[in-house]
Amino acid sequence: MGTKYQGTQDEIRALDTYIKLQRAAETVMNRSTRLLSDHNLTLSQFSVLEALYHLGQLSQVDLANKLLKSTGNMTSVLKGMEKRGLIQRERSETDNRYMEVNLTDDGRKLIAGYFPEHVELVVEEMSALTPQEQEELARLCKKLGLRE
Amino acid sequence: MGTKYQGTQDEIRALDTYIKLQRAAETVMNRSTRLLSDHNLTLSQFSVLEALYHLGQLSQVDLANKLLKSTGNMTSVLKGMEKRGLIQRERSETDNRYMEVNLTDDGRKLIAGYFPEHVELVVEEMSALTPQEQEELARLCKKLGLRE
DNA sequence: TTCAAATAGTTTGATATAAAACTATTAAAT
DNA sequence: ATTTAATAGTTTTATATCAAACTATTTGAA
Repeated sequence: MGTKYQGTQDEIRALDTYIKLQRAAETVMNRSTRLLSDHNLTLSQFSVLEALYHLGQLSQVDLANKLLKSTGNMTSVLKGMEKRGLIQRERSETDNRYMEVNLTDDGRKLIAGYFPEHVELVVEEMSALTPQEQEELARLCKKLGLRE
Repeated sequence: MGTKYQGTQDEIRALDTYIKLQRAAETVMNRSTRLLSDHNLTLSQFSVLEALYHLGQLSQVDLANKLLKSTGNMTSVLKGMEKRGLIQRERSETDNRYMEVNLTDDGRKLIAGYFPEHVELVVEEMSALTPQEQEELARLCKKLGLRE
């Protein structure tokens, strides 16, 4: 106590916005993924399934970049998913460094069944904002993320 | 392919905003915490230090709620921090269920030294937006998170 | 062409994290 | 007052995650 940080107005505003951004993202994420376990899916697994579902075949490095994770993490997550039969991996024929990752039929069926439920939860969360507010939020987030 | 999700306008807007929110929060978080390892701090440890620094003594449950983590996780993180001498824990005298968590002198020194650097990084990240945009983003995030 | 640099992926070791089962303590209800 | 609920914390088990060191492969430059 007594040691509280004395910030300028710029600093106070930035910190306040930063905290609310992180908090909102985390809260909305927690709420919108609360039913994943009903499908025996972790968030990481869902993210991989969704990426492959919408983008088609990807390499492990593609997935790591897309999901902002390390390649070591992808190796680990994909190993579990392959064991469970949700995805399959094979070496690229044109460049032996690459592993091509694809959905299996089971994986595709799982994500196709779950995705509408996911959308419903996201819509429910976002309904706290008007359509115009949602668009403004999207614009501000995009501007923030693009920053160089 | 050909299996792409066909959404209504409401769904498409909500999903787009949701994705940009998550992406922006994650990107800004990754950028603003990139120097933590220079101080031998993990993100969890920093969050605990910061909470205690600004709020004073807290119980483990208080910390878990504040940081949106499980109590089991707090036990684990605090155990490491206590071992390293950044915090100390003792049973409450009025209610034996509670563990009261406090910064040690070392812990206080560490967070007091790092916090200004943290602020600087956050200000740098947020400078992608004008002050007015930051305030609008904060407002929208608050409204989103409050949602019941 | 050959060797150095870059790239893709794996492994290891450490921390983080949640869920669930558990112990201990306190509060509440009858 | 006694039993039941709720609460705080720990432990266990499983997955996630990164950084760093590593192997294998490809690219690029001298």
